[in-house]
Amino acid sequence: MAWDTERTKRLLLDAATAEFSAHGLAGARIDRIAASAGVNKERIYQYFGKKDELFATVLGTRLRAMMDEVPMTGEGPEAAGDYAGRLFDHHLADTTIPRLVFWEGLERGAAATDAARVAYHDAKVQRFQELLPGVDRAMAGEILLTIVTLVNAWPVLAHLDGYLVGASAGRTAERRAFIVKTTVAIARAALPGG
Amino acid sequence: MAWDTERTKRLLLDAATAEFSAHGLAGARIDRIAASAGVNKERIYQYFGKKDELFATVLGTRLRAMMDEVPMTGEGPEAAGDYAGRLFDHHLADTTIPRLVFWEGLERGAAATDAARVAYHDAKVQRFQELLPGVDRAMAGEILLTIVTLVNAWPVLAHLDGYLVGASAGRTAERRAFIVKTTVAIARAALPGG
DNA sequence: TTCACTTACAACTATTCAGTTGGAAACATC
DNA sequence: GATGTTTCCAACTGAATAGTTGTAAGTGAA
Repeated sequence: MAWDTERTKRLLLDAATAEFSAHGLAGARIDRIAASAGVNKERIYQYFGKKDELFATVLGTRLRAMMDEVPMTGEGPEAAGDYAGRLFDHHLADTTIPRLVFWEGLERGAAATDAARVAYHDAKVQRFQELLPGVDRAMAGEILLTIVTLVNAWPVLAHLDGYLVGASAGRTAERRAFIVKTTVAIARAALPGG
Repeated sequence: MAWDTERTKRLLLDAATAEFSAHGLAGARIDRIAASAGVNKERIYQYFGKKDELFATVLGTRLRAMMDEVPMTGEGPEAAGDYAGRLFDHHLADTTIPRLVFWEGLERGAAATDAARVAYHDAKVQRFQELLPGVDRAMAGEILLTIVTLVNAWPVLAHLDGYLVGASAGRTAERRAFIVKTTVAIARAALPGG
């Protein structure tokens, strides 16, 4: 039998991503990750180190992967709204990132200042600022944080939505439209002379 | 020695609140709750049942308490903004509720349809609707969800804020002002003829 | 005082879980 | 094909950890 180290690593990382997304750091089970990947758990310790190191690897890998999946295009408030909508769609189709982001906030608190992470978010804010000419960096970050908060929280707070608005056909599309509309309004108000 | 059942229950509930807020359901330790309360852990099972039942009790108790602590007063978009601001202040001073709400969303998913809980949120939406005459229930819920999302996510996603906007003196006040302003704008736009 | 009930705790059980070890099979290189 | 290295797993270890039990002591009512 031929060894395929990369495949083994990928299997483990994928399984770990699913496990951490579902249960967080404390709730995740190393045995479950290994079983789900069909690989002996000893491999995890060889390739990724301890549990929390694996968690950090998972989060970093995922965020870096998302970088290109939802690009910012166009210009003006409508472009900002369009970006919010596409981000909403992405996080709805795959709730991994929203869940990991909130797990991180809750379990790890102020995340370690990872250089790659800082650069990633910085580039994102800069690009967003280009979307809204005349808006300063702080306000661009403020608006972006608002968008990110709303679209990431949606899959996580589905139960609250059920309580406050109630389940209905097309509820998701409704929420999406509201977030897009709100984003456009916020962006417009932030523009010079808005 | 005279038994003081209520005091014992309160000690346990307070300790459990702190523990669950800090570590969530999976991360919380029954032994730690008992030790922190200075009470034998067997009492927990007698008074509150299993771990997840205790969690539900903690969350319900806290939410009900908050109802009175941050009342909705006045009328119109400014009143909505004022409510958002006071909610922000409350959750900033005590991050218990934001954390518990997100723990619930992540760990328990769609929460059990607790009758008291349904009634609580229903009353909240109804009261909010009175704040904005002419706005229907669905839109009132939509706006309320947006407010609740933004003010609850703030203490949990502090690390993201650091990445996107950056730490600075008065950053918190800045974010608060932005959320209040946004809330007023959203509420105004939702009013008939807005 | 007696009896039924409640409060409380120390000690226990049975299980789960992160992390390790020893060794076997596959591979690479000379 | 001999030698050293890498991949892999079954089985193990030791530490928690949720939940229980046995018992003693306090309470209240007859």
